[in-house]
Amino acid sequence: MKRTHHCNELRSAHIGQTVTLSGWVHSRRDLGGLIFIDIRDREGRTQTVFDPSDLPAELFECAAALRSECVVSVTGKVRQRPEGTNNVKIPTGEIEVAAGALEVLNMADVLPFPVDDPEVAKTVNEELRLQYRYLDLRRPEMTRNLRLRSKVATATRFFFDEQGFLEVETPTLFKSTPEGAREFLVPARLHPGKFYALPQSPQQFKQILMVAGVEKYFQLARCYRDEDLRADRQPEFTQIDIEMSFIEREDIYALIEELLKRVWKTALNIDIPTPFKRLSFEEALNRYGIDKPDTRYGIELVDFTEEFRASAFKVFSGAIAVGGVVKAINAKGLADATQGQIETMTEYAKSFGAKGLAYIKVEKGEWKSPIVKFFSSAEKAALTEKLKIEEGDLILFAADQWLNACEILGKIRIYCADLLKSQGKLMVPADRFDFLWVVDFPLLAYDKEQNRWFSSHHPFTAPVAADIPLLTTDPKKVRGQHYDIVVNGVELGGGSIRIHRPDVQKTVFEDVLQIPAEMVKARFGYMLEAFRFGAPPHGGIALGFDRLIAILCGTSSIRDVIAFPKTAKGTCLMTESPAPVESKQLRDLHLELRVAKKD
RNA sequence: GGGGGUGUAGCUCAAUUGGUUAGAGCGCUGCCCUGUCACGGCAGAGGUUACGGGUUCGAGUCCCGCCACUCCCGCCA
Repeated sequence: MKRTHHCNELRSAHIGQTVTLSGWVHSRRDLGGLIFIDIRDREGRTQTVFDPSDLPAELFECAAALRSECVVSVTGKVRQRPEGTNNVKIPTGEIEVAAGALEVLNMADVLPFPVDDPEVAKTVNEELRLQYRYLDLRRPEMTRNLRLRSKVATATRFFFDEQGFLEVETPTLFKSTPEGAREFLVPARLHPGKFYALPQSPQQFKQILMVAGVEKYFQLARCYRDEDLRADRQPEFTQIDIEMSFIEREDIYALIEELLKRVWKTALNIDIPTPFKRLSFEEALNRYGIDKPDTRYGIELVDFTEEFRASAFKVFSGAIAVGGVVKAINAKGLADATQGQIETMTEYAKSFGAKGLAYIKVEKGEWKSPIVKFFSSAEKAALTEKLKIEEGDLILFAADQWLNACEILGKIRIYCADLLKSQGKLMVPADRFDFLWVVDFPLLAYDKEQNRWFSSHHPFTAPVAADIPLLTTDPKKVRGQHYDIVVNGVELGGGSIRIHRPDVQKTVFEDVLQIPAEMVKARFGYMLEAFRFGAPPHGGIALGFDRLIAILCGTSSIRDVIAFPKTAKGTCLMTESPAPVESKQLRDLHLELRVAKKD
């Protein structure tokens, strides 16, 4: 070993020992006759001192020539710092190493951006950080994220091992099942014209593992989706994938609550209370306008459909007359919103399909609004009572079909909350975590363009048993045994009890989803066949591991918790992937390109 | 595919209404400095204002195009 201790290890107890530290030159303070060099490694940093009075001249010269991020090994004696020169900011601040020998393991060029100053480093352009990711990852903040990720992965594996689960690896060379997300395809050299597909999740394999009698399966599984990226979506990502046999929904809730309890304790030393709250899909939409509500603040949606059914304000009564609803939120303390901010909100609402955004500002005891003149005194009284209107409030309305009205106001609710937070009028403690289960999702949703039903989760989700007869008669009413786990407005994961009877699965594929029988056979035939040979009732869930770590690290972008993430356009700035290939490679794969060459 | 934001020195940012030689801090280079830890002092180098057009006597600034990064919508069974 080129070191005897790491750089966060030496304390006054080590005084007098001869030690060797290895690491990077974190900072260098050359006082002319005396040089201080802080050596940094993964664990921390330690001050070394080069004193010309007890060093050969060439060694001192060598120390003077060092620059930031050179890699060195320093050997010397640990000693107490002189009175009054301790550094209370670092754990090794009581001692220093009086250098007796210096080995320069590698020099470093001048860096494209500083890694030693956290204040500057966190404002550095992400483009540059991604291009020089290895430098970015040297920053203690990033090292901490990697460390926490590893720790949580280990805790997860321990937990599932204790609970009797087997970690089973499933193929990443799978076949295309174009029902869901767009897939990455892999040409099969040995089978001209055929392709593998990278799995968007191990869904089918984990269900087959249940048929195989594994009973309790988990995997930290890499998944791939060729869709557009977001701050919380990467083309390749990791999920904690789980499947169990002979269980019901309650068993999954209890298991995941225990897992998250363990994870929060391990990562943050926080005890989270269980069981988690539960909210039906309908209630989530009604109260928060979204199926993954952030319940750390109020601003809940309130329904005024009955109050405005016969209103003189035709925008509201008209919407209700065609089967719609009127809903409102009270953004407390936002009456001082500028006309520009109201305009921004209106444009925002319109971008989600709203026709407009009615509002009332409550200022100086007056309701300032272009629409309030149409309201009867009874309507005003109802608003005041149900929205608890006070001085300084901003009331915002949506009138539309139920789902639209809820979703528009749900987006505006989040916008208002962000605005209030930025103004310091709404405080959300960083260590608050609101977990909840969202349940009772509709099994199916209707695609107007394609004129057919599609699975709101996936086609393997079991209907609530009592609703099975409705599958062919009234699909809209069928509830699915699906559940989502949500924390602070982030969808952390979702799962379901699966269909385990081949006849029900066949009905869903062919009669409900209208997939032709021969296509079902080609895509899912092996699954239906497997289910004929004794499939246990089973169900599972998958948690987004990257999102989980991002929440624990307090960052909104999963790029911060992935060592080598892709940009929003799916490229890697460090390796410059994706990249063109040689024509021989294409020939081997029986492929011919038809794109115009672009450079 | 669509909408918003950003792009000026190695980094972070300025630059009045379109007007002199595009500035500052940090970093970098040289010199000085024996108790610093954001070391300090003196001096210096460093710019195709992302890129390509256009308008103008004159463009970092206005217009058109284009590229990259980013946020959002669509998309993510």
